[in-house]
Amino acid sequence: MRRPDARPLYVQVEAILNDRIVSGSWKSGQAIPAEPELAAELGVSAGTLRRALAGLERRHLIERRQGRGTYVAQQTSQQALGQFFRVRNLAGRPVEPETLITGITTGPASEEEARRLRLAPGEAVHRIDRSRVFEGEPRIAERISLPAAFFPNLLLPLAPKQLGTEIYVHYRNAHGIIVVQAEENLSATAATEADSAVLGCPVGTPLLLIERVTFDAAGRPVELRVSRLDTRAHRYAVEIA
Amino acid sequence: MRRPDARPLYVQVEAILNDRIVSGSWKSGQAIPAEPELAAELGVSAGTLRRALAGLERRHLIERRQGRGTYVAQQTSQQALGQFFRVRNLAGRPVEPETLITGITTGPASEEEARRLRLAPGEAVHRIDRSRVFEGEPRIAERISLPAAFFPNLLLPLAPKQLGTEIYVHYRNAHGIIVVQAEENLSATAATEADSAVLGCPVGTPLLLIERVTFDAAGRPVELRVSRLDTRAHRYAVEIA
DNA sequence: CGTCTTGTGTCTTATACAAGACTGTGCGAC
DNA sequence: GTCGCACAGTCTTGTATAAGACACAAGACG
Repeated sequence: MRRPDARPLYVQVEAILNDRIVSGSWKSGQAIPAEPELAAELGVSAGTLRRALAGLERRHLIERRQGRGTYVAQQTSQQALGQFFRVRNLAGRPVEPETLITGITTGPASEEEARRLRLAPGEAVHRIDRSRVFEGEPRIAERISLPAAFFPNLLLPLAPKQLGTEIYVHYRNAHGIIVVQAEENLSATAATEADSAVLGCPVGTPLLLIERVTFDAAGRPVELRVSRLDTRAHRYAVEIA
Repeated sequence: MRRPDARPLYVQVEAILNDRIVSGSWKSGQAIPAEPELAAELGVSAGTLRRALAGLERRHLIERRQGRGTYVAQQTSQQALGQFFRVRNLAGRPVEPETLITGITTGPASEEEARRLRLAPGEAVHRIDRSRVFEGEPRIAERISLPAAFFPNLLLPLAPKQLGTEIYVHYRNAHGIIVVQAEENLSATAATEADSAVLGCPVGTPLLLIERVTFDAAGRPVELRVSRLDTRAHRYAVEIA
């Protein structure tokens, strides 16, 4: 007979540890047990455990510091920005966005929202409309759609204050949702009147349209974000390795 | 006194093996010595060697096949496409582009070409103008600029035949240049008359402008490519992990 | 304020076995 | 005799274990 679980041991261990983080039994920022101790608890060798930890580190779920210990990653605004925010100025430097919330609503999912977020048609979603301001100029108009089931009524009361900064930090701290991956589809589109009003560009200006679906550590889609970027003074940077 | 080379041993080994591939002493597609043999030759343990090999595999410089051996990666058209070509149709599926060469010239580098390719002002570059055709429709107009120093007069005689397919394969086979990394800057722009003629879209149609600089395994910029993508039926897909 | 000790992650080595891939042998069918 | 197939042997990479030296961080101690 074969092993009950054919996956390599280090993969299984990684899944176990991933679960501990996702389920919240290891909390954000907390130190996890030392390697020898953890290896003993799980009944695997130190090497196997280290291989599993390397996987978690690659996905930014933990941070390892030689001499100090290993910690469940604390999603800071800085990190979330570096990890997910790809807008640069013309000199190639990252920009520090400010945020202006322009509206928050809740309603049934549109066809596209349901499809991208894998929801049943008509399921409730929260929508946040906001603009992002770089160096004093509004450059992005975006709408964020969230499955209401994942973000129960908590959302609305907080409003602009928490949602102004990088929103993923808020997801994590308030809802225990750990964002680890995103898929984006880019295209070009012409500025509508609404875009023009928000971004201060002429109607018809070519904009970079970014459609992002974000996934949590359990692989569930947790956010649909449609951004319209005015590229007259900024670029979207991609590294291909 | 410290170690002469403070980098970890596995990093040093990876650099050595990287050099063997870049310098051509291990040729594309060739099998490299078996792990125990190579480890002995380099005077390191099997574990250390394996860690170095893992790094090379991650950068697609080698391919390892259990039971068969480890081979210097052969850049096939398929691979190059999967690795560097991010255009998808509206269903999210990769497209198979055909290519139409519209012009090949050589001349002194423009200011931008010199800056992006790290050339002295006025150094010679080859330029290839071509369009890429998806499902019968031309969707990309692009210009590829290559430092003439890296691609000596070989280039012109070959012309459309070899340059039609994925060009990176040609780089590798004919010039020994191994492409491993690229940086892209994306923005939106309006179709010019020239774009309109090539792509068959109205002047002013928003296009996705892709400015790519490609680097070889030694870290040198070897290509500047400016592509203009008609996004009416296609998207540029990015995965963020 | 420097030094020591302790606890942590990092690197390197060594060994064993598992699993995939190829080769050749030998047996049986025809 | 020759073809075809099963199977053992052997070479390869992949997985897992164990042990020790090392480097870094923090706190205790003098």
